Amino acid sequence: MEIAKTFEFSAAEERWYDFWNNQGFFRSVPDDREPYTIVIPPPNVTGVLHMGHMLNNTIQDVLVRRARMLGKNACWVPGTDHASIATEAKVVALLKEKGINKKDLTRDEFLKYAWEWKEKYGGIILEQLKKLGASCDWERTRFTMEEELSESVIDVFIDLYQKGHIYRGTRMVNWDVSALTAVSDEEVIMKEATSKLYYLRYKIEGTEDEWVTIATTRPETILGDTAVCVHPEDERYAKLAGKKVIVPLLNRPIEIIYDEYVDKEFGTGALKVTPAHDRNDYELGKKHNLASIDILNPDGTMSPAAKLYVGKDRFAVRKEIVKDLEEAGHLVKVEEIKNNVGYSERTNAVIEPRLSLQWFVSMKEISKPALENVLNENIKLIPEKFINTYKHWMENVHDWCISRQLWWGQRIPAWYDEEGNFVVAKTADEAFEKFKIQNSKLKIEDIHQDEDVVDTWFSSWLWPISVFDPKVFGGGKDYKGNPDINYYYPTNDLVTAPEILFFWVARMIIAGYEYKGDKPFTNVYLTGIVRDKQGRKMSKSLGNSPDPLDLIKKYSADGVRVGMLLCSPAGNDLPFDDSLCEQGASFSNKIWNAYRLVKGFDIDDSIAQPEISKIAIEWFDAKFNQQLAEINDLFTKFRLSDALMATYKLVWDDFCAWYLEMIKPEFVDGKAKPIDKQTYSCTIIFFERILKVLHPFMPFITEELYHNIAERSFGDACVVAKWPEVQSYSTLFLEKFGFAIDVVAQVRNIRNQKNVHPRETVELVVKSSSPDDSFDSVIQKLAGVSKVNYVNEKPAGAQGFMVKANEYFVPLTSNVNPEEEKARLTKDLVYNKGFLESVQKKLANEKFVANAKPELIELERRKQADAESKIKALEEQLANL
RNA sequence: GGGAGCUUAGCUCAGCUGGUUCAGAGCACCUGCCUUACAAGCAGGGGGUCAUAGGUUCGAACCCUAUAGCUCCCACCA
Repeated sequence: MEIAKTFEFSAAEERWYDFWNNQGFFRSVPDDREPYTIVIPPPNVTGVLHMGHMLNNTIQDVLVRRARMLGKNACWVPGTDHASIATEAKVVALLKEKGINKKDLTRDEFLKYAWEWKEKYGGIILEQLKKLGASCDWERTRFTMEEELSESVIDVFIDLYQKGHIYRGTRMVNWDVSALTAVSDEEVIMKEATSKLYYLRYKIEGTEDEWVTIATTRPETILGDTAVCVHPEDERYAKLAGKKVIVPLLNRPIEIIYDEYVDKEFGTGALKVTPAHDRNDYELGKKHNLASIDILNPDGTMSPAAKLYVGKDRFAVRKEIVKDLEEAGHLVKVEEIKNNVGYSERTNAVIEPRLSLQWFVSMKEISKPALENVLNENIKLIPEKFINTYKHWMENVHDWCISRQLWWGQRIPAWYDEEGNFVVAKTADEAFEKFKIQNSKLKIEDIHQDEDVVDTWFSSWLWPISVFDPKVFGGGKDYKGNPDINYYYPTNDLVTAPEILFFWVARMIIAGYEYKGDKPFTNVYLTGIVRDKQGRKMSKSLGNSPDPLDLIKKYSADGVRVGMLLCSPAGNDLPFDDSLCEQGASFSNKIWNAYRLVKGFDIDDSIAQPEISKIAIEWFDAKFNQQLAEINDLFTKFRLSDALMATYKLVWDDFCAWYLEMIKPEFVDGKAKPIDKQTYSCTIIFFERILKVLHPFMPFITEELYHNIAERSFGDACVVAKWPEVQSYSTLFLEKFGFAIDVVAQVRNIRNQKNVHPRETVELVVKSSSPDDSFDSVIQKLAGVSKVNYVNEKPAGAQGFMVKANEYFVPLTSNVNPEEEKARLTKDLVYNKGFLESVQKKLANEKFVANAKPELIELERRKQADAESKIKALEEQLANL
C-alpha cells in the first residue's frame, strides 16, 4: 500500500476528534480512580478564540491528556462566562446599529434581545476549542448565567449579607461614563498621560486685588469646589486664616482649610477641593465637614448643579472654561505635567470618581484563609514569583464594589419600600414577609427590587464549585453535597493569565474557603502574555493578532500546539511568530516520515537479527527510559516547554537520527533488504511508546499513527493508552554508546573536511591500549566506514583524532596536508597543555585539596591523567609528521 | 512613591544547595550533500568578558554591595 507523502491533517483532525468524542473518551463520571480535574477559565460567551486562549487551552489540554493516560479519571469542565459589562456593551452597540436605543427599552425587552443574541452567537468559542483538540467533557458545559448558577450567586449574596460581609454604602467609586456603571478598582487601567496643569487665581473675599492661586488638571471641576486647602505650616498662606475665596465665574465664596495632606511643593501649595469628584478631596471633605456638589451627570455631562455649561460634556467644558477663565483674568499660567489617568477596562472611557450608593463586599475577614493557604503553599502558584505579588495585594485588599448599573447579570436580591428601606431576600414574597414585620400596611406592589446586577466576578468566583454543585451555597449547614462535588473538588490545576490573579484567582480561593472550607485547586499555572515579534501585546486594534483558526488550517492543530508551547515557560511572555508553528509542522512531518520508513519495511522472519540492531535496541530502550524519567520530572514541575523539547529531541535525534538509522536495512542493487522480525517488532513497540509520550502535545498525528502502525482492538486508542512507565536501564551502556557516538561524529567531521562523498566509504584505524570492538558495527554503518583495523603503530599519511586515550586514523588516498595536520595537532596540544596546567594548579593548591569534596579531587586527578596521556599521544604524532 | 523580578550566542530561553553534565538547548546563520522515510531533510561548523564595577572564596554565570537598563504589580500629588 502506498502511504501518502505527507500527513493529511485536516481530515484526520476532524475524524479523530469525532472519534474521541463519540467514544466518550472525554467523558468523566465519578468512580474509584483518582480524579484529575481542571475547570476552564470560562471565556466570554461572546468571545472568539484569540492567541491567549490558544496558549491557555493548549496547556490545559496537555495536562489533561497526560493525566488521562496516567490512568486518572480526567475531567476538564468547559463553559462560558456571561461577562456582564462586556456583553452588555456589545449588545447595546448592536442595538444602536439597528437604530434601537437602550434607553427606550425596558429591562425585560433588553434582556430578551441579549439572550437572543447570546443564543445565536454565544459559545462559538467552545466550538473553536474543539479544533484545537481540547479534550473537555462537553456534557458538563456550563454557563455562568444559567439558572442554577445564577441562583447560587444570589444565595451567596444573601449569605454574605447575613454574615455581615456585604454592606451598602455611599462611597467614591470608579464610574464608567460610557457604560453608566460603577466598576471595581481592578477594572480601571491607569495610563500615563501628558496633561495640562492650569494655575488659576481665586480672589480673596473682601479684597480688591488679593488672590490665591491654585493648580489643577481639571479646571471644569471648580464649579464643584467647596474649599481651598493649604498646608498648616505653609507661611505663604498663614495670613489667610478665617478668610474665604471666591470661586471664579460662579462668584461663590468658599472657605480656606488647613490640612497636612497638601504637598507644599506641588503647584502653588494651594489645592482646590471638590469632594464630589476626587477621592482625596472626598476624604478631606469628610474630615472638614465640607459640602459636596455633584456637578456631573452619570454620562459625564455637566449637571444642573454645575450651574454653567449644563448638559455639555466634561472634556468640551474643560476647553471652554479655560477660555472663559482666561478672559475673566483668572488664568495665571499653564504647565505640562505627566500624570496618570484611569480608563475603563471594558469601554476605555476615562473613569470618573463619583460618589454613589453601591454594594460592597468587606474583604478583610473573608480573605484571611486565602492569603494563608498560598503562603503556606497549600496552593502553589507557578511560577513562584507571583506569591509576592499575591501577598502584597491580599494584605492591602480593598473592599470590593460589587454592584453594577447594568441589566445583563444576576440582579441584586435587595428590595426597597417607598421610603428607601431595604431588605435582602431571595424573592419578592420573602422580601415582602420581612417588610411586613415592620410595616403591616405595606402592599407587595409597593416594594421593588434593586435595579443593579452584581459584578461578573461575583459569579465567576464560585465557578470551581458551582460547575459541580450549584446547590452548595443554598444548601444550609446540613447539606452534604452531591457525588460530583465530593469527588472532583478540590480541583487539581488552574491555568490562567496573571492579569486576572486578583480579579478571579484570589477571589475563587476566598470563595473556596468560605463555602467549601477547602481550596478550589492545588496548582495555579500562570501563563505569559502572547506578544507579537516586536514584543507588542496582541490586540484587535493593532491588528497584529493572527486568527488561530487560520493557523490551524495552515500548520495543523498539532503544529500550532507545538509552536505555542515551544517558547512558553510559565509566567514568561511568549513572543509569538508563525515560524514557531512551522517548526511544529516540520516536527509533525518528521514523525510522519519515520512512520513511512517503518511501515515500508519488508519483514522476513527467516533472517537473523544483525548485531547492530541488537545494539540499537538495547541502546534505545535505555535512552528512552532515561529521557522518559526526565520528561516526567519536567511535567511535575510544570516545565512544559522543556518537557516538549526533551520529547522533541528524543523523537528527532534519538529515535530517528540514531535508532532508525542503525536498524534501517541496507540497499542492495537499488532495493532495500528485508528486516528481521525481531527488530521490526521492537521498532513498533518503540514507536508506540514514542507516540504515547508525544500524544499530550500532538494528539492528532499520534492517534492516527497509533492506529496505523498496528492492529487495534475496539477501545484501544492513543488518547486512553497507558503512559509508559520508567523501566530500569543501564547508564553504563549509555555511556559506552556515547563513546561510539563520539567516534562516529569525528569520522563524519573528517569526511566533511575532506569532502568525502556520502556514498564513498573510508577506512578507520585504531591504536588503543585496550581495544574494544563491540561498537564497530555502529561505527561502520553510521560513519560510512568499510572496516575498522586495530594496529599498534600509527599509520603514515592519515588524518587522526582522539577519543579518550584512543587514537583513531582515517587513511585517505589523497588530500592529507602535513602542514594542516601539524597546525591542527599543535592547536590541540596547546589547549590540552593549558588545561593540564589549570588542573595541576588546582591540585597543587593546599586549600583546594583541604576543602573540596573527595570525589571532586578524584575527578581532578583523573582529568590530569587523561590530559597527560593525550598530550603524550599528540606529541608523538607531531614528532612523526 | 512602595514592592517584585529580569539582564547568559543574532533570537527565545535552560543553567537545582558555588567545583567538566559550566558556559548549554532550540531556532537562525555558514559549509557540503537532491545518500530512494523526510531538502519541511541529512552531515558538519562558527557564534557568548554570563549587563557593568567592586567584594567574599582555594574556586563565582551562581553568594554580597553598588551602578545602569528593562519588565510587572500596587498606590495615584491636585
